[in-house]
Amino acid sequence: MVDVVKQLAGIPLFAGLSKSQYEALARIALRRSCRKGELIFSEGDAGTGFFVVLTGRVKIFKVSADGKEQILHLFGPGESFGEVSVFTGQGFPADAVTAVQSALLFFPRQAFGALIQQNPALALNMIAQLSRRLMQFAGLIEDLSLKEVPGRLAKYLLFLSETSAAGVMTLDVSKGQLASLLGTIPETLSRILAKMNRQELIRSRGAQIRILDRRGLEEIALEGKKL
Amino acid sequence: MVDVVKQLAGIPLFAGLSKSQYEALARIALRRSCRKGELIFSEGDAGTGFFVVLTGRVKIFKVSADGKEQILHLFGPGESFGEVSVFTGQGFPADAVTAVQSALLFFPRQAFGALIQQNPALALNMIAQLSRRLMQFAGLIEDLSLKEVPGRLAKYLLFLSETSAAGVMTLDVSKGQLASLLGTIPETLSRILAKMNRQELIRSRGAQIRILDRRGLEEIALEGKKL
DNA sequence: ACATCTCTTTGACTTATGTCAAAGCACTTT
DNA sequence: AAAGTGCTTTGACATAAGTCAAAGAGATGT
Repeated sequence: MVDVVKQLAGIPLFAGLSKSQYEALARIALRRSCRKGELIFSEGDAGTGFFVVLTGRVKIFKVSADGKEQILHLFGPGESFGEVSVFTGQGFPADAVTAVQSALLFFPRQAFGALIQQNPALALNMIAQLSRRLMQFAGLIEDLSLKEVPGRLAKYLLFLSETSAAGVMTLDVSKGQLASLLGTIPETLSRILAKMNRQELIRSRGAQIRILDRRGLEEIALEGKKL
Repeated sequence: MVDVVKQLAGIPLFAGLSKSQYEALARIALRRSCRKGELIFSEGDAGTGFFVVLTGRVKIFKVSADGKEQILHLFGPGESFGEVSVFTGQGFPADAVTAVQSALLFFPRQAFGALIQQNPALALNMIAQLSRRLMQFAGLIEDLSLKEVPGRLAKYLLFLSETSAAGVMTLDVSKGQLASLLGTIPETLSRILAKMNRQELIRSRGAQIRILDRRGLEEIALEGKKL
Protein backbone atom coordinates (compact mmCIF):
# COMPACT_ATOMS: atom_id res chain seq x y z
CA MET A 1 0.00 0.00 0.00
CA VAL A 2 2.67 2.46 1.00
CA ASP A 3 4.65 1.81 -2.14
CA VAL A 4 1.53 2.27 -4.23
CA VAL A 5 1.23 5.76 -2.78
CA LYS A 6 4.79 6.40 -3.84
CA GLN A 7 4.06 5.30 -7.39
CA LEU A 8 0.97 7.44 -7.67
CA ALA A 9 3.04 10.56 -7.16
CA GLY A 10 4.60 10.31 -10.60
CA ILE A 11 1.31 10.08 -12.48
CA PRO A 12 0.14 13.26 -14.20
CA LEU A 13 -3.51 12.39 -13.68
CA PHE A 14 -2.90 12.48 -9.95
CA ALA A 15 -0.53 15.43 -9.89
CA GLY A 16 -0.86 17.88 -7.06
CA LEU A 17 -3.15 15.82 -4.87
CA SER A 18 -2.86 15.74 -1.11
CA LYS A 19 -1.39 12.88 0.88
CA SER A 20 -4.80 11.76 2.04
CA GLN A 21 -6.07 11.75 -1.50
CA TYR A 22 -3.17 9.54 -2.55
CA GLU A 23 -4.01 7.19 0.23
CA ALA A 24 -7.63 7.08 -0.80
CA LEU A 25 -6.55 6.24 -4.35
CA ALA A 26 -4.10 3.62 -3.14
CA ARG A 27 -6.87 2.01 -1.13
CA ILE A 28 -9.00 1.34 -4.19
CA ALA A 29 -6.22 0.52 -6.66
CA LEU A 30 -5.55 -3.05 -7.73
CA ARG A 31 -2.21 -4.20 -9.07
CA ARG A 32 -1.97 -6.30 -12.17
CA SER A 33 0.99 -7.79 -13.97
CA CYS A 34 0.77 -8.70 -17.61
CA ARG A 35 3.25 -10.45 -19.79
CA LYS A 36 3.83 -9.31 -23.33
CA GLY A 37 0.85 -9.53 -25.65
CA GLU A 38 -1.72 -10.00 -22.95
CA LEU A 39 -5.23 -8.76 -23.73
CA ILE A 40 -6.38 -6.21 -21.17
CA PHE A 41 -9.77 -5.50 -22.67
CA SER A 42 -11.60 -5.81 -25.95
CA GLU A 43 -13.73 -3.32 -27.77
CA GLY A 44 -17.23 -3.47 -26.40
CA ASP A 45 -16.30 -4.92 -23.00
CA ALA A 46 -18.14 -3.21 -20.18
CA GLY A 47 -15.89 -0.60 -18.62
CA THR A 48 -15.55 -1.69 -15.03
CA GLY A 49 -12.72 0.72 -14.37
CA PHE A 50 -9.60 2.23 -15.85
CA PHE A 51 -5.87 1.57 -15.79
CA VAL A 52 -2.59 3.30 -15.16
CA VAL A 53 0.66 1.99 -16.60
CA LEU A 54 3.34 1.61 -13.94
CA THR A 55 5.94 -0.06 -16.13
CA GLY A 56 5.89 -1.38 -19.65
CA ARG A 57 3.76 -0.28 -22.53
CA VAL A 58 0.16 -0.74 -23.60
CA LYS A 59 -1.24 -0.52 -27.10
CA ILE A 60 -4.78 0.74 -27.72
CA PHE A 61 -6.05 -0.10 -31.18
CA LYS A 62 -8.93 -0.77 -33.52
CA VAL A 63 -9.11 -3.70 -35.91
CA SER A 64 -10.99 -3.76 -39.19
CA ALA A 65 -13.19 -6.56 -40.47
CA ASP A 66 -10.29 -7.89 -42.54
CA GLY A 67 -7.66 -7.64 -39.83
CA LYS A 68 -5.88 -4.37 -40.47
CA GLU A 69 -5.13 -2.53 -37.25
CA GLN A 70 -4.95 1.15 -36.41
CA ILE A 71 -3.13 2.06 -33.24
CA LEU A 72 -4.84 4.88 -31.36
CA HIS A 73 -2.32 5.18 -28.54
CA LEU A 74 0.81 3.69 -27.13
CA PHE A 75 0.87 4.36 -23.42
CA GLY A 76 3.94 4.14 -21.22
CA PRO A 77 4.70 4.53 -17.52
CA GLY A 78 2.59 7.16 -15.76
CA GLU A 79 -0.10 7.24 -18.43
CA SER A 80 -3.66 6.12 -17.92
CA PHE A 81 -6.17 4.54 -20.27
CA GLY A 82 -9.74 3.30 -20.32
CA GLU A 83 -11.08 6.34 -18.45
CA VAL A 84 -13.54 7.18 -21.16
CA SER A 85 -15.80 4.22 -20.66
CA VAL A 86 -15.82 4.89 -16.93
CA PHE A 87 -17.64 8.11 -17.66
CA THR A 88 -19.78 7.28 -20.67
CA GLY A 89 -21.05 4.03 -19.29
CA GLN A 90 -20.56 2.50 -22.72
CA GLY A 91 -18.18 -0.32 -23.47
CA PHE A 92 -14.51 0.23 -24.25
CA PRO A 93 -14.18 1.81 -27.65
CA ALA A 94 -11.10 -0.19 -28.66
CA ASP A 95 -8.86 -3.11 -27.78
CA ALA A 96 -5.95 -2.92 -25.36
CA VAL A 97 -2.98 -5.29 -25.17
CA THR A 98 0.40 -5.05 -23.53
CA ALA A 99 3.18 -4.44 -26.04
CA VAL A 100 5.73 -5.68 -23.54
CA GLN A 101 5.69 -7.19 -20.07
CA SER A 102 3.93 -4.55 -17.96
CA ALA A 103 2.66 -3.66 -14.50
CA LEU A 104 -0.67 -1.87 -14.24
CA LEU A 105 -2.90 -0.34 -11.64
CA PHE A 106 -6.61 -0.83 -11.97
CA PHE A 107 -9.10 1.64 -10.52
CA PRO A 108 -12.62 0.23 -10.22
CA ARG A 109 -15.31 2.41 -11.62
CA GLN A 110 -17.59 2.76 -8.63
CA ALA A 111 -14.90 3.54 -6.13
CA PHE A 112 -13.14 5.95 -8.41
CA GLY A 113 -16.41 7.69 -9.25
CA ALA A 114 -16.97 8.29 -5.58
CA LEU A 115 -13.48 9.70 -5.18
CA ILE A 116 -13.63 12.06 -8.09
CA GLN A 117 -16.88 13.55 -6.88
CA GLN A 118 -15.19 14.62 -3.71
CA ASN A 119 -11.94 15.77 -5.22
CA PRO A 120 -12.31 18.77 -7.49
CA ALA A 121 -8.58 18.74 -8.13
CA LEU A 122 -8.79 15.17 -9.37
CA ALA A 123 -11.72 16.06 -11.59
CA LEU A 124 -9.82 18.96 -13.08
CA ASN A 125 -6.81 16.77 -13.73
CA MET A 126 -9.07 14.34 -15.50
CA ILE A 127 -10.51 17.14 -17.61
CA ALA A 128 -7.03 18.28 -18.58
CA GLN A 129 -6.10 14.73 -19.43
CA LEU A 130 -9.12 14.14 -21.63
CA SER A 131 -8.62 17.50 -23.30
CA ARG A 132 -5.06 16.70 -24.24
CA ARG A 133 -6.12 13.38 -25.63
CA LEU A 134 -8.88 14.99 -27.65
CA MET A 135 -6.37 17.35 -29.15
CA GLN A 136 -4.14 14.45 -30.03
CA PHE A 137 -7.02 12.66 -31.72
CA ALA A 138 -7.85 15.76 -33.70
CA GLY A 139 -4.29 15.70 -34.96
CA LEU A 140 -4.51 12.04 -35.91
CA ILE A 141 -7.76 12.64 -37.77
CA GLU A 142 -6.16 15.50 -39.63
CA ASP A 143 -3.21 13.35 -40.57
CA LEU A 144 -5.26 10.40 -41.72
CA SER A 145 -7.64 12.47 -43.75
CA LEU A 146 -5.49 15.26 -45.10
CA LYS A 147 -1.92 13.99 -45.32
CA GLU A 148 -0.44 11.18 -47.33
CA VAL A 149 1.67 8.51 -45.72
CA PRO A 150 5.01 10.25 -46.42
CA GLY A 151 3.67 13.34 -44.69
CA ARG A 152 2.64 11.36 -41.64
CA LEU A 153 5.97 9.60 -41.48
CA ALA A 154 7.91 12.84 -41.87
CA LYS A 155 5.89 14.39 -39.06
CA TYR A 156 6.54 11.38 -36.86
CA LEU A 157 10.27 11.46 -37.51
CA LEU A 158 10.49 15.18 -36.83
CA PHE A 159 8.56 14.72 -33.61
CA LEU A 160 10.75 11.84 -32.57
CA SER A 161 13.88 13.86 -33.25
CA GLU A 162 12.74 16.50 -30.77
CA THR A 163 12.56 13.99 -27.98
CA SER A 164 15.77 12.21 -28.81
CA ALA A 165 19.34 13.24 -28.43
CA ALA A 166 21.14 14.94 -31.29
CA GLY A 167 22.05 13.04 -34.40
CA VAL A 168 20.84 9.49 -34.55
CA MET A 169 17.54 8.38 -33.12
CA THR A 170 16.15 4.94 -32.50
CA LEU A 171 12.62 3.86 -33.31
CA ASP A 172 10.98 2.76 -30.11
CA VAL A 173 8.46 0.58 -31.92
CA SER A 174 8.79 -2.09 -34.57
CA LYS A 175 8.25 -0.90 -38.12
CA GLY A 176 5.10 -2.96 -38.35
CA GLN A 177 3.72 -1.17 -35.32
CA LEU A 178 4.85 2.16 -36.67
CA ALA A 179 2.96 1.44 -39.87
CA SER A 180 -0.17 0.75 -37.82
CA LEU A 181 0.37 3.95 -35.88
CA LEU A 182 0.59 5.91 -39.12
CA GLY A 183 -2.47 4.25 -40.56
CA THR A 184 -0.74 2.18 -43.20
CA ILE A 185 0.89 -1.24 -43.70
CA PRO A 186 4.50 -2.38 -43.32
CA GLU A 187 5.15 -2.70 -47.06
CA THR A 188 4.15 0.88 -47.73
CA LEU A 189 6.19 2.18 -44.82
CA SER A 190 9.20 0.20 -45.97
CA ARG A 191 8.99 1.64 -49.47
CA ILE A 192 8.67 5.19 -48.23
CA LEU A 193 11.62 4.83 -45.90
CA ALA A 194 13.64 3.47 -48.80
CA LYS A 195 12.64 6.44 -50.92
CA MET A 196 13.52 8.92 -48.20
CA ASN A 197 16.92 7.29 -47.99
CA ARG A 198 17.41 7.51 -51.75
CA GLN A 199 16.53 11.20 -51.65
CA GLU A 200 19.00 11.85 -48.85
CA LEU A 201 16.31 13.07 -46.50
CA ILE A 202 17.28 10.50 -43.91
CA ARG A 203 19.79 7.76 -43.41
CA SER A 204 18.26 4.70 -41.82
CA ARG A 205 19.63 1.30 -40.98
CA GLY A 206 17.37 -0.95 -38.97
CA ALA A 207 15.77 1.02 -36.19
CA GLN A 208 18.48 3.70 -36.33
CA ILE A 209 17.53 6.82 -38.21
CA ARG A 210 19.43 10.04 -38.76
CA ILE A 211 17.76 13.08 -40.25
CA LEU A 212 19.88 14.51 -43.05
CA ASP A 213 17.52 17.16 -44.40
CA ARG A 214 15.23 18.54 -41.75
CA ARG A 215 13.85 21.26 -44.00
CA GLY A 216 13.01 18.70 -46.66
CA LEU A 217 11.08 16.61 -44.15
CA GLU A 218 9.22 19.66 -42.94
CA GLU A 219 8.10 20.47 -46.45
CA ILE A 220 6.67 16.99 -46.74
CA ALA A 221 5.10 16.99 -43.28
CA LEU A 222 3.62 20.47 -43.29
CA GLU A 223 3.29 21.64 -46.84
CA GLY A 224 2.25 18.39 -48.42
CA LYS A 225 5.19 18.36 -50.78
CA LYS A 226 5.52 15.10 -52.69
CA LEU A 227 8.29 12.68 -52.02
CA MET B 1 -30.08 37.66 -18.00
CA VAL B 2 -33.19 35.84 -16.92
CA ASP B 3 -33.76 34.47 -20.38
CA VAL B 4 -30.15 33.31 -20.54
CA VAL B 5 -30.83 31.21 -17.46
CA LYS B 6 -33.80 29.70 -19.24
CA GLN B 7 -31.66 28.78 -22.23
CA LEU B 8 -28.96 27.19 -20.14
CA ALA B 9 -31.42 24.65 -18.84
CA GLY B 10 -31.54 22.80 -22.15
CA ILE B 11 -27.80 22.34 -22.45
CA PRO B 12 -26.45 18.90 -21.59
CA LEU B 13 -23.18 20.31 -20.31
CA PHE B 14 -25.13 22.19 -17.68
CA ALA B 15 -27.68 19.50 -16.92
CA GLY B 16 -28.72 19.03 -13.34
CA LEU B 17 -27.19 22.21 -11.94
CA SER B 18 -28.86 24.29 -9.29
CA LYS B 19 -30.62 27.57 -9.89
CA SER B 20 -27.79 29.53 -8.33
CA GLN B 21 -25.29 27.75 -10.53
CA TYR B 22 -27.30 28.69 -13.59
CA GLU B 23 -27.29 32.25 -12.46
CA ALA B 24 -23.56 32.20 -11.96
CA LEU B 25 -23.13 30.85 -15.48
CA ALA B 26 -25.53 33.40 -16.90
CA ARG B 27 -23.54 36.14 -15.22
CA ILE B 28 -20.36 35.28 -17.08
CA ALA B 29 -21.90 34.31 -20.43
CA LEU B 30 -21.70 36.64 -23.41
CA ARG B 31 -24.12 36.47 -26.29
CA ARG B 32 -22.96 36.53 -29.85
CA SER B 33 -24.82 36.46 -33.12
CA CYS B 34 -23.17 35.26 -36.29
CA ARG B 35 -24.45 35.25 -39.80
CA LYS B 36 -23.79 32.31 -42.07
CA GLY B 37 -20.17 31.58 -42.83
CA GLU B 38 -18.74 33.73 -40.09
CA LEU B 39 -15.37 32.65 -38.68
CA ILE B 40 -15.56 32.05 -34.96
CA PHE B 41 -11.97 31.04 -34.43
CA SER B 42 -9.03 29.70 -36.40
CA GLU B 43 -6.66 26.88 -35.63
CA GLY B 44 -3.94 28.16 -33.36
CA ASP B 45 -5.89 31.10 -31.94
CA ALA B 46 -5.46 31.41 -28.20
CA GLY B 47 -8.43 29.83 -26.44
CA THR B 48 -9.94 32.65 -24.45
CA GLY B 49 -13.06 30.69 -23.70
CA PHE B 50 -15.58 28.28 -25.17
CA PHE B 51 -18.94 28.45 -26.87
CA VAL B 52 -22.40 26.99 -26.67
CA VAL B 53 -24.70 26.92 -29.68
CA LEU B 54 -28.11 28.39 -28.89
CA THR B 55 -29.50 28.29 -32.41
CA GLY B 56 -28.01 27.49 -35.77
CA ARG B 57 -25.08 25.25 -36.55
CA VAL B 58 -21.33 25.44 -36.26
CA LYS B 59 -18.76 23.51 -38.25
CA ILE B 60 -15.42 22.53 -36.72
CA PHE B 61 -12.87 21.49 -39.30
CA LYS B 62 -9.27 21.09 -40.37
CA VAL B 63 -7.89 22.24 -43.71
CA SER B 64 -4.94 20.71 -45.52
CA ALA B 65 -2.12 22.58 -47.20
CA ASP B 66 -3.87 22.25 -50.54
CA GLY B 67 -7.32 23.22 -49.35
CA LYS B 68 -9.11 19.94 -48.71
CA GLU B 69 -11.20 20.08 -45.56
CA GLN B 70 -12.08 17.46 -42.98
CA ILE B 71 -15.04 18.23 -40.78
CA LEU B 72 -14.49 17.11 -37.19
CA HIS B 73 -17.88 18.11 -35.83
CA LEU B 74 -21.13 19.76 -36.75
CA PHE B 75 -22.64 21.21 -33.62
CA GLY B 76 -26.26 22.26 -33.23
CA PRO B 77 -28.39 23.85 -30.50
CA GLY B 78 -27.40 22.85 -26.98
CA GLU B 79 -23.94 21.64 -27.94
CA SER B 80 -20.72 23.24 -26.84
CA PHE B 81 -17.35 23.58 -28.52
CA GLY B 82 -13.91 24.99 -27.90
CA GLU B 83 -13.72 23.62 -24.36
CA VAL B 84 -10.54 21.73 -25.02
CA SER B 85 -8.30 24.73 -25.40
CA VAL B 86 -9.76 26.19 -22.22
CA PHE B 87 -8.18 23.31 -20.35
CA THR B 88 -5.00 22.61 -22.26
CA GLY B 89 -3.95 26.21 -22.52
CA GLN B 90 -2.94 25.56 -26.10
CA GLY B 91 -4.54 27.24 -29.09
CA PHE B 92 -7.68 25.94 -30.75
CA PRO B 93 -6.90 22.73 -32.59
CA ALA B 94 -9.13 23.50 -35.58
CA ASP B 95 -11.18 26.17 -37.33
CA ALA B 96 -14.79 26.99 -36.48
CA VAL B 97 -17.31 28.72 -38.73
CA THR B 98 -21.06 29.06 -38.62
CA ALA B 99 -22.76 26.86 -41.21
CA VAL B 100 -25.90 28.97 -40.96
CA GLN B 101 -26.97 32.12 -39.14
CA SER B 102 -26.43 31.26 -35.48
CA ALA B 103 -26.66 32.54 -31.92
CA LEU B 104 -23.91 31.56 -29.51
CA LEU B 105 -23.01 31.95 -25.88
CA PHE B 106 -19.40 32.59 -25.01
CA PHE B 107 -17.93 31.61 -21.65
CA PRO B 108 -14.65 33.34 -20.87
CA ARG B 109 -11.91 31.07 -19.74
CA GLN B 110 -10.97 32.67 -16.44
CA ALA B 111 -14.48 33.07 -15.14
CA PHE B 112 -15.52 29.62 -16.22
CA GLY B 113 -12.42 28.11 -14.69
CA ALA B 114 -13.34 29.64 -11.37
CA LEU B 115 -16.86 28.29 -11.63
CA ILE B 116 -15.92 24.76 -12.50
CA GLN B 117 -13.56 24.55 -9.56
CA GLN B 118 -16.42 25.18 -7.21
CA ASN B 119 -18.98 23.04 -8.95
CA PRO B 120 -18.13 19.35 -8.91
CA ALA B 121 -21.32 18.59 -10.80
CA LEU B 122 -20.25 20.90 -13.58
CA ALA B 123 -16.83 19.31 -13.69
CA LEU B 124 -18.36 15.88 -13.94
CA ASN B 125 -20.63 17.01 -16.75
CA MET B 126 -17.60 18.33 -18.54
CA ILE B 127 -15.83 15.02 -18.09
CA ALA B 128 -18.79 13.14 -19.49
CA GLN B 129 -18.93 15.53 -22.40
CA LEU B 130 -15.25 15.17 -23.25
CA SER B 131 -15.48 11.42 -22.87
CA ARG B 132 -18.32 11.17 -25.34
CA ARG B 133 -16.44 13.29 -27.79
CA LEU B 134 -13.33 11.18 -27.40
CA MET B 135 -15.37 8.11 -28.19
CA GLN B 136 -16.75 9.78 -31.24
CA PHE B 137 -13.27 10.69 -32.43
CA ALA B 138 -12.11 7.13 -31.92
CA GLY B 139 -14.92 6.09 -34.23
CA LEU B 140 -13.94 8.64 -36.84
CA ILE B 141 -10.32 7.50 -36.72
CA GLU B 142 -11.44 3.93 -37.14
CA ASP B 143 -13.57 4.85 -40.12
CA LEU B 144 -10.91 6.91 -41.83
CA SER B 145 -8.20 4.36 -41.34
CA LEU B 146 -10.00 1.06 -41.63
CA LYS B 147 -13.07 1.59 -43.79
CA GLU B 148 -13.38 2.66 -47.38
CA VAL B 149 -15.63 5.49 -48.40
CA PRO B 150 -18.65 3.28 -49.20
CA GLY B 151 -18.41 1.83 -45.72
CA ARG B 152 -18.35 5.26 -44.13
CA LEU B 153 -21.28 6.43 -46.20
CA ALA B 154 -23.30 3.32 -45.44
CA LYS B 155 -22.65 3.80 -41.74
CA TYR B 156 -23.70 7.43 -41.97
CA LEU B 157 -26.92 6.58 -43.78
CA LEU B 158 -27.81 3.86 -41.31
CA PHE B 159 -27.15 6.22 -38.44
CA LEU B 160 -29.23 8.93 -40.04
CA SER B 161 -32.09 6.54 -40.60
CA GLU B 162 -32.27 5.84 -36.88
CA THR B 163 -32.84 9.46 -36.07
CA SER B 164 -35.28 10.13 -38.86
CA ALA B 165 -38.87 9.09 -39.33
CA ALA B 166 -39.68 5.92 -41.22
CA GLY B 167 -39.13 5.69 -44.94
CA VAL B 168 -37.54 8.68 -46.54
CA MET B 169 -34.88 10.73 -44.85
CA THR B 170 -33.43 14.08 -45.77
CA LEU B 171 -29.75 14.94 -45.66
CA ASP B 172 -29.28 17.79 -43.26
CA VAL B 173 -26.02 18.90 -44.88
CA SER B 174 -25.05 19.59 -48.46
CA LYS B 175 -23.38 16.73 -50.27
CA GLY B 176 -20.15 18.66 -50.42
CA GLN B 177 -20.21 18.98 -46.65
CA LEU B 178 -21.15 15.36 -46.25
CA ALA B 179 -18.14 14.43 -48.35
CA SER B 180 -15.94 16.47 -46.04
CA LEU B 181 -17.52 14.82 -43.01
CA LEU B 182 -16.76 11.39 -44.47
CA GLY B 183 -13.20 12.31 -45.33
CA THR B 184 -13.60 12.38 -49.07
CA ILE B 185 -14.52 14.76 -51.92
CA PRO B 186 -17.86 15.52 -53.60
CA GLU B 187 -17.03 13.65 -56.82
CA THR B 188 -16.29 10.42 -55.00
CA LEU B 189 -19.39 10.73 -52.85
CA SER B 190 -21.50 11.37 -55.89
CA ARG B 191 -20.22 8.28 -57.66
CA ILE B 192 -20.79 6.07 -54.66
CA LEU B 193 -24.33 7.31 -54.19
CA ALA B 194 -24.97 6.63 -57.87
CA LYS B 195 -23.62 3.12 -57.47
CA MET B 196 -25.73 2.45 -54.38
CA ASN B 197 -28.73 3.53 -56.37
CA ARG B 198 -27.86 1.24 -59.27
CA GLN B 199 -27.52 -1.66 -56.85
CA GLU B 200 -30.90 -0.92 -55.29
CA LEU B 201 -29.40 -0.35 -51.87
CA ILE B 202 -30.95 3.10 -51.69
CA ARG B 203 -33.12 5.35 -53.75
CA SER B 204 -31.93 8.93 -53.67
CA ARG B 205 -33.12 12.06 -55.39
CA GLY B 206 -31.48 15.28 -54.30
CA ALA B 207 -31.26 15.34 -50.53
CA GLN B 208 -34.02 12.76 -50.18
CA ILE B 209 -32.83 9.24 -49.53
CA ARG B 210 -34.75 6.06 -48.89
CA ILE B 211 -33.03 2.92 -47.71
CA LEU B 212 -34.11 -0.05 -49.82
CA ASP B 213 -31.76 -2.72 -48.50
CA ARG B 214 -30.76 -2.16 -44.90
CA ARG B 215 -28.99 -5.49 -44.60
CA GLY B 216 -26.93 -4.72 -47.68
CA LEU B 217 -25.83 -1.41 -46.24
CA GLU B 218 -24.92 -3.06 -42.97
CA GLU B 219 -22.69 -5.54 -44.76
CA ILE B 220 -20.86 -2.65 -46.37
CA ALA B 221 -20.68 -0.57 -43.18
CA LEU B 222 -19.70 -3.29 -40.75
CA GLU B 223 -18.22 -6.19 -42.66
CA GLY B 224 -16.31 -4.22 -45.24
CA LYS B 225 -18.17 -5.85 -48.11
CA LYS B 226 -17.38 -4.24 -51.45
CA LEU B 227 -19.92 -2.16 -53.28
C1' DA C 1 26.49 -23.15 -35.35
C1' DC C 2 22.11 -24.43 -36.69
C1' DA C 3 17.30 -24.31 -37.13
C1' DT C 4 13.27 -21.71 -36.39
C1' DC C 5 10.66 -17.65 -36.00
C1' DT C 6 9.31 -13.22 -36.83
C1' DC C 7 10.00 -8.94 -38.96
C1' DT C 8 11.32 -6.40 -43.06
C1' DT C 9 12.15 -5.58 -47.77
C1' DT C 10 11.31 -5.93 -52.77
C1' DG C 11 8.80 -6.78 -56.97
C1' DA C 12 4.71 -7.18 -59.91
C1' DC C 13 0.09 -6.14 -59.93
C1' DT C 14 -4.69 -4.20 -58.65
C1' DT C 15 -7.67 -0.88 -57.06
C1' DA C 16 -9.84 2.86 -54.61
C1' DT C 17 -9.84 7.43 -54.73
C1' DG C 18 -8.18 11.86 -56.06
C1' DT C 19 -7.59 15.40 -60.16
C1' DC C 20 -9.09 18.00 -63.90
C1' DA C 21 -12.49 19.58 -66.94
C1' DA C 22 -17.02 20.06 -68.62
C1' DA C 23 -21.78 19.72 -68.45
C1' DG C 24 -26.13 19.66 -65.89
C1' DC C 25 -29.31 21.47 -62.29
C1' DA C 26 -31.29 24.30 -59.00
C1' DC C 27 -32.00 28.87 -56.87
C1' DT C 28 -31.70 33.50 -56.41
C1' DT C 29 -31.64 38.24 -58.35
C1' DT C 30 -32.87 41.43 -61.54
C1' DA D 1 -37.81 34.83 -68.38
C1' DA D 2 -32.98 35.61 -68.38
C1' DA D 3 -28.77 35.58 -66.40
C1' DG D 4 -25.93 34.60 -62.88
C1' DT D 5 -24.13 31.77 -59.00
C1' DG D 6 -23.06 27.77 -56.53
C1' DC D 7 -23.85 22.76 -56.01
C1' DT D 8 -23.78 18.21 -58.15
C1' DT D 9 -22.89 14.84 -61.53
C1' DT D 10 -20.23 12.49 -65.15
C1' DG D 11 -16.24 11.23 -67.81
C1' DA D 12 -11.39 10.42 -68.78
C1' DC D 13 -7.27 10.03 -66.47
C1' DA D 14 -3.45 9.81 -62.83
C1' DT D 15 -1.61 7.97 -58.76
C1' DA D 16 -1.04 6.66 -53.89
C1' DA D 17 -1.40 2.88 -51.52
C1' DG D 18 -3.04 -1.88 -50.80
C1' DT D 19 -2.48 -7.14 -52.10
C1' DC D 20 0.00 -11.15 -52.92
C1' DA D 21 4.09 -13.67 -53.01
C1' DA D 22 8.77 -14.52 -52.21
C1' DA D 23 13.20 -13.51 -50.66
C1' DG D 24 16.31 -11.46 -47.01
C1' DA D 25 17.66 -10.22 -42.38
C1' DG D 26 17.60 -10.43 -37.52
C1' DA D 27 16.60 -12.50 -33.49
C1' DT D 28 16.02 -16.54 -30.34
C1' DG D 29 16.52 -20.96 -28.48
C1' DT D 30 18.56 -25.68 -28.75
